[in-house]
Amino acid sequence: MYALIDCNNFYCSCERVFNPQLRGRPIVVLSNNDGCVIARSEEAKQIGIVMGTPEYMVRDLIKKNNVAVFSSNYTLYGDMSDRVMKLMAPFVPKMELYSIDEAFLDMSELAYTDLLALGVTIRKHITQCTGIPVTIGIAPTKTLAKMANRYAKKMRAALGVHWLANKNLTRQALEFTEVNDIWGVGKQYAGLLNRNGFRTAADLASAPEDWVRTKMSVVGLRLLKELNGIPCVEWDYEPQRKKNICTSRSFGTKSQDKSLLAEAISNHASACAIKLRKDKSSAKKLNVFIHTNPFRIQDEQHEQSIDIDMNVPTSDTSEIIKYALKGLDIIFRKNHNYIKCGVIVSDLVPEEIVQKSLFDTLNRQRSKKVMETLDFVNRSLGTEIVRFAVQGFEKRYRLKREYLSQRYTTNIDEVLHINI
DNA sequence: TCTGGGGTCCTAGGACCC
DNA sequence: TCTGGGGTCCTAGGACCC
Repeated sequence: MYALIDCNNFYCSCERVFNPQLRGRPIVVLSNNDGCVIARSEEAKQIGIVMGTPEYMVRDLIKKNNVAVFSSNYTLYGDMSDRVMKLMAPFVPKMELYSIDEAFLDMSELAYTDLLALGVTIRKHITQCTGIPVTIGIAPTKTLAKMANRYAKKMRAALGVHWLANKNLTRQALEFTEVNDIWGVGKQYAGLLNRNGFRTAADLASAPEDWVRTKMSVVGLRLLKELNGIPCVEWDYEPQRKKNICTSRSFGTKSQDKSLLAEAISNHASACAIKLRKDKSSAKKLNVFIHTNPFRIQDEQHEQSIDIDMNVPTSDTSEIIKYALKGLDIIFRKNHNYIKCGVIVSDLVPEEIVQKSLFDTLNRQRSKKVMETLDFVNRSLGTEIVRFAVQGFEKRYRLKREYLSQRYTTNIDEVLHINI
């Protein structure tokens, strides 16, 4: 048996922990640039704020209902996530961190016979220690555990735990779940399934295998088996080394200025290099992309990306910036209103096995020392103070973050003050 | 006026090799 | 007249996830 634990409305719950006055009040958290709604409290869901909606489209709704609005504060959410994950770890021999607010727990080797009771205990422990409410679904496969979790939210909200302990309970959950709510079924597959008369997960679970194989490839086949209680989704007990690393942002406002794009690209390249070094990886390939705002149909559109081979795998900031700017030079076009750009590094290899190239122009030993020093200084200052000239200092393309909360748990200047 | 960011996996088709 | 077949590797694009 496997459990899926996820934090309810995680980002909103994080905000609420440090601001108890928000209890009972609708809360939304916005994406970067304060663009879209990416998290909603129960109250916000109830008044009809839809996930992913642009903020300006729900502005009236927000005003009318006195909704508390926050810019996303990933420093805070990341730290709260660490705390929650560390609290559940001792209950099981093995677990997998699936996302910032979710984890799979392997309960197959536990001596407990009453997993429901165990779930209740874990849930209470986490809520008590962090103030973050969680929901737990327990079932024979990951897909069914996801489904059990969703069932718990909808039908067992007070208990917050649901265990598909037998065939009847599993049947009931399968019939309760519509195909578009199955983990692994997106818009396209949901459309396909509906057109062919499959309405619930129970319908899909009894679909003919070869039909599923033909229409939904091995992905669908795995899904079918998972719904029937046969585990097919791999487990990652150890976090895997990343295969791609991407840093990208929209600008606060559109721009035709190449120097501004160059500054942004330099910063994204630098961010990629920092992430690479943190992962102890080096990248061989780099991709730079820029595009105009597709929602502005009155503007002439330009969207382009370019792959660059970096000769010797690297995580050196200045080298990656250099290649990225070369890419920008090639794809940039004058007189276009650019809104977003980014850098992706791929073909990652562990840093210790970087091959020496005959034509290498960089002193790798020296570079490594420089980067270590740079990381050390920036880490101890808690922000990227030491940087390259092209990165600029005042980030001119900076995002909008009007409703940012404090970094309550990670910055001493921003801890919660209590007046007694 | 204002529409996020960061990932993974799979497949089909082309290039290339013997 | 009749012009192979099988394998691997790579990439672009699609689908999905949070």
